[in-house]
Amino acid sequence: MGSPIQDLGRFAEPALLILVSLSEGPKHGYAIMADVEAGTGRPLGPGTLYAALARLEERGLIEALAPIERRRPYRLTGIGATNLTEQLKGLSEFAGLGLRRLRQTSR
Amino acid sequence: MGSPIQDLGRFAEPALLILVSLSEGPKHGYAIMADVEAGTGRPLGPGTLYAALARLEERGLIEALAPIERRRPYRLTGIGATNLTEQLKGLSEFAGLGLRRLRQTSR
DNA sequence: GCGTATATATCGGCTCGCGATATAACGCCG
DNA sequence: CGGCGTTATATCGCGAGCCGATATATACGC
Repeated sequence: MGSPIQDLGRFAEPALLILVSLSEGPKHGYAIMADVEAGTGRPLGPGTLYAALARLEERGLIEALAPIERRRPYRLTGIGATNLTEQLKGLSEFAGLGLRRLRQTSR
Repeated sequence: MGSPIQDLGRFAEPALLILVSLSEGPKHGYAIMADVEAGTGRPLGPGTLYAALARLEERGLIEALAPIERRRPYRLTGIGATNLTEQLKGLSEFAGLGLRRLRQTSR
């Protein structure tokens, strides 16, 4: 994914990690697991992963593609992509706000 | 806080909302509640709020100040500020990555 | 054939979110 | 001064979700 990010507590929703991983293109569960762990340093166990995938599919944010061999790939739906975009815009804005405040307060 | 952000599901940790609210300066619970709701559009009920405050204090990310009247204000600790800074940097990076991917995939 | 990596599925406990409810003090208008 | 809306904190209980552990099975290299 990107450059590894330090883990300090539990401040990032698994569902969001999965959606961003899928924003790169369709992937199956195991690949998402590896991708997220490589990118964020946060291990995403199968319990968390497959439960979250089921929920995301149920809610129409992702959809299953035809299985290839043992792999069950998923991709973002239109709704999922739109939703994710809004979320990330908000998150980015929010993070920027926090960082500005932290800089200001410490000075 | 900032300009309101749309709610689409549940993609933002209450603890993070609280910490960012406190990054502006010390605040008591009710003020945090109002601040977060005004800034993000996400209502933060007392159940969520006070439980999260207790956890954050227990973990040393925030500390209680002397009560003023009925108000029990909190502020970020040094550890809390450092931690929050790292989280927000990571989050910002992460959001940027996702947005770049979304732009690329849709084109 | 044996170990390791790939791949998915499921269960159980524990944390946490969150709405509802309770309590009480304060400010203000009539 | 009596009542009402706002400010302010506390607590309970249900349900959702996380997450480690465990199970199962295939593929590949040695």
